[in-house]
Amino acid sequence: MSKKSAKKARDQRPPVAITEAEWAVMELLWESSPRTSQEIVALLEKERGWKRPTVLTLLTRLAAKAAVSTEPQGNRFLYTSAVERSACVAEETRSFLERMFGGALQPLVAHMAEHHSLTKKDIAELKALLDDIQPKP
Amino acid sequence: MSKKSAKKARDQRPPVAITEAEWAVMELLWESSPRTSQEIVALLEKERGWKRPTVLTLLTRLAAKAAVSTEPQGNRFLYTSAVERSACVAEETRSFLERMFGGALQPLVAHMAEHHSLTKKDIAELKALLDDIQPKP
DNA sequence: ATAATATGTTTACATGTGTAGTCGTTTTCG
DNA sequence: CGAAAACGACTACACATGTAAACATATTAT
Repeated sequence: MSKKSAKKARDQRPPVAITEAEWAVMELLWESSPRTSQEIVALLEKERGWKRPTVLTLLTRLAAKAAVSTEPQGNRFLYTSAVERSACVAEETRSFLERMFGGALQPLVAHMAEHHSLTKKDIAELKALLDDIQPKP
Repeated sequence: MSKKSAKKARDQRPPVAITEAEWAVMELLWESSPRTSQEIVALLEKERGWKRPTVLTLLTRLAAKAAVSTEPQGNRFLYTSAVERSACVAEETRSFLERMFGGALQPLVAHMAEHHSLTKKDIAELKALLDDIQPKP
């Protein structure tokens, strides 16, 4: 269950491309929004060693591509993710499968199987997973 | 957990990163090697509209990163793919799964299921596929 | 021998991306 | 009030990537 109704056009706008570095910022905003630049800077300085201007640049670029929205809060800004993580993951997945496997999942699984990238456990888990899926009606 | 024997070191050297444009060149060489630049230029001019220097630049860059090998043939070169397609696909796949899904396949399948990206037929095919796989011993 | 042709090399340039220094303000603390 | 701190904007720069013009040289056809 997901779209259909939603007259409010809650759809994410055209697939936003998030770069590697930007992804780190988005993860924080997906984890919790809104946040101040201060928080984000502090966290990324710790986990990636980035300087404040670096993080601010990323935030600016993300805002420019409307992946995050900014809201004035006094003299500063509150940053909020404006695209859903799952939508971004979906887009990355789509383009990856397209480029590598003609868009389908089966060839990827087949490839991994041939490369012995799947353990017996992986296979069992995948089967279980597939058994629980409700195909789109 | 995987290398072991293989004294012949048939391993592809450190994962070569093939860019989008370069991929088009590699596909041709994987399809058939060796080839002359002339052939490659002709084909890519047709299917991508690229000018000769563009294709030559790509060949040069690929040679620089040892993804293709060149062999003098008279005054010109014969170009041959020097990395296996499946190895490149494997690397792309690995890095993609890493970045998006923590390296595992299950979360990807789960994601696609949630996004209704899998039809009943897809699911059936995947199950069939998994049934035929021999897990790595 | 000359002119035309084919080849590879050099150089070039715009855009994207990762990273960060510096600036100009504003806010806050002493 | 004046100095320090916080904040966002602007500027910068190197490297990657897509794309190609120019160039030098070798080869071939006339």
